[in-house]
Amino acid sequence: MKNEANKNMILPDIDLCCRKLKQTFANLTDEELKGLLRQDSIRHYKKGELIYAEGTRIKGCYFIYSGIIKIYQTGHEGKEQIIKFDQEGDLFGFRSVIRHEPACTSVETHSEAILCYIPDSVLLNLIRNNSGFAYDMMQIACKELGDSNRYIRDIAQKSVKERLAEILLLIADDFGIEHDGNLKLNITREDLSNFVGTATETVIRLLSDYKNEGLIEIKGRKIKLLHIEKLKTIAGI
Amino acid sequence: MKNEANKNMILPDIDLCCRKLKQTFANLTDEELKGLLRQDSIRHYKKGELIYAEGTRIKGCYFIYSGIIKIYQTGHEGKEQIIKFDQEGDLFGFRSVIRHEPACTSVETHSEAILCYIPDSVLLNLIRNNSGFAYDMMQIACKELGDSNRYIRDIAQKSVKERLAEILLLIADDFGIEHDGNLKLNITREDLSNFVGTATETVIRLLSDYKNEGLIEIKGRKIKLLHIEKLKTIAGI
DNA sequence: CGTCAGATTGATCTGTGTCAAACCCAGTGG
DNA sequence: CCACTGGGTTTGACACAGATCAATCTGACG
Repeated sequence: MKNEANKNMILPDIDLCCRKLKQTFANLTDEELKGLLRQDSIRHYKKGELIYAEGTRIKGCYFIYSGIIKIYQTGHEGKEQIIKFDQEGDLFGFRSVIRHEPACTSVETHSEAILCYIPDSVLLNLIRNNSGFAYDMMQIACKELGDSNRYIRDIAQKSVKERLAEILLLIADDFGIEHDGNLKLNITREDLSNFVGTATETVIRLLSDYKNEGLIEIKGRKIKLLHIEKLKTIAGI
Repeated sequence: MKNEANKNMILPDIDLCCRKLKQTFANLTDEELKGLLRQDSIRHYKKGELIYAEGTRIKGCYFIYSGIIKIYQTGHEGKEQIIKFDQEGDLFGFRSVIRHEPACTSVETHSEAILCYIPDSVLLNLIRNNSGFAYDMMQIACKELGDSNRYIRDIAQKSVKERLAEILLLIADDFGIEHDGNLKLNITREDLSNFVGTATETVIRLLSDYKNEGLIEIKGRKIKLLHIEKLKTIAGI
């Protein structure tokens, strides 16, 4: 934990960021990529920092150089609904920029993170002047759209037990697993319940059910999926 | 009903379609708009016709010249989850085209409708070559993204009673009300429940609750909202 | 050690789903 | 003109998933 923190404290230079950006925006030249970045817009964030809050106006979006961020909405009596986790290589906040609307979600770091800030003018200019970039952005937006639609159906129709299985699989997919088989994403029961859209106690009970059925293994926050196939069946995939 | 049907049977010519398209894509010249359309891609659909089904590959998207269409996903034991209704001036199906993926939703006409088919090559070309169009498309995609996020939070956290109120208000907003005050959108209890994401019987009971509380008036499928403010309070808006 | 956030377990309570039966009404055909 | 049909609607009875509340436990960290 300690040395990881240190590693992240060292901010990458623009060239390094460009290299990562290039993986996300294959259609841009090195020149154009550099146009997106400035050294002083690269910044380190501590774990749990709020990047921006729902309802505020943001004047730019963020590219994740490293770390994991949590995107959520606050509903009903302050309970948060997690929409998704984003990681290295992902871009977030562009929706509000493009729509010229206040943010419809809050974002905070879920781990330490290094983010590159991209001002609205720069983003919008590039969309207007570079059709390849506009195309890449369309891809990103449309991918999110598909994910959202699926999410809506699932949350509306599946039981909590099914959804939890699905989310565990999704986490395994998106963030991978350690050498020892545990999910890489370190997440509290509360966050997990906010992601699934249920009560914390319910998640705990269901995880324990899974454990008893031999589907997963739990040691504290470490979760190992033992029987992917059966989990998929439960999730209805 | 009769003459309305007749009116719709007469297909509009390209110029008429262009005029409607122009309201949706303000950034295109008349030339470019015409490039999107061909007379033989304008077609009339009967009420309840399937445009395309989830999982199939579609080679183009659709612009709604007139009528209302229903976008839904089939989950769990065939129960459908309605994602949204689209109407005159809306574009649908572009997600799959842009992502080069099979459709993630099914679409069918909810009323008689006239749709203009826009082949993938035409759409993609325009995105690549016309930054104004790409910008308009980004706007559309990002608007849908915001709607989806809100929907996810609501469906996950609000009670059915709250959601039903919200959806009634949304329907009033999107489709308007008749002179006599009834919602313009004619919808069965079943569709309404699939939209809210609940059982038909539950919707019926809740509507009847609202009626008893003096919030709405019902005569068969005609629903009149009597007390918008109170409904908003219930919906939590 | 003491503290505190997070995890767990148990005991209720209740909103909704499910099943079954009846009803309403418009359209069809004899 | 009336019986018949079938889709949509309504009502009632009942069961259960999951929320809520309360109490206890755990483990990391100062």
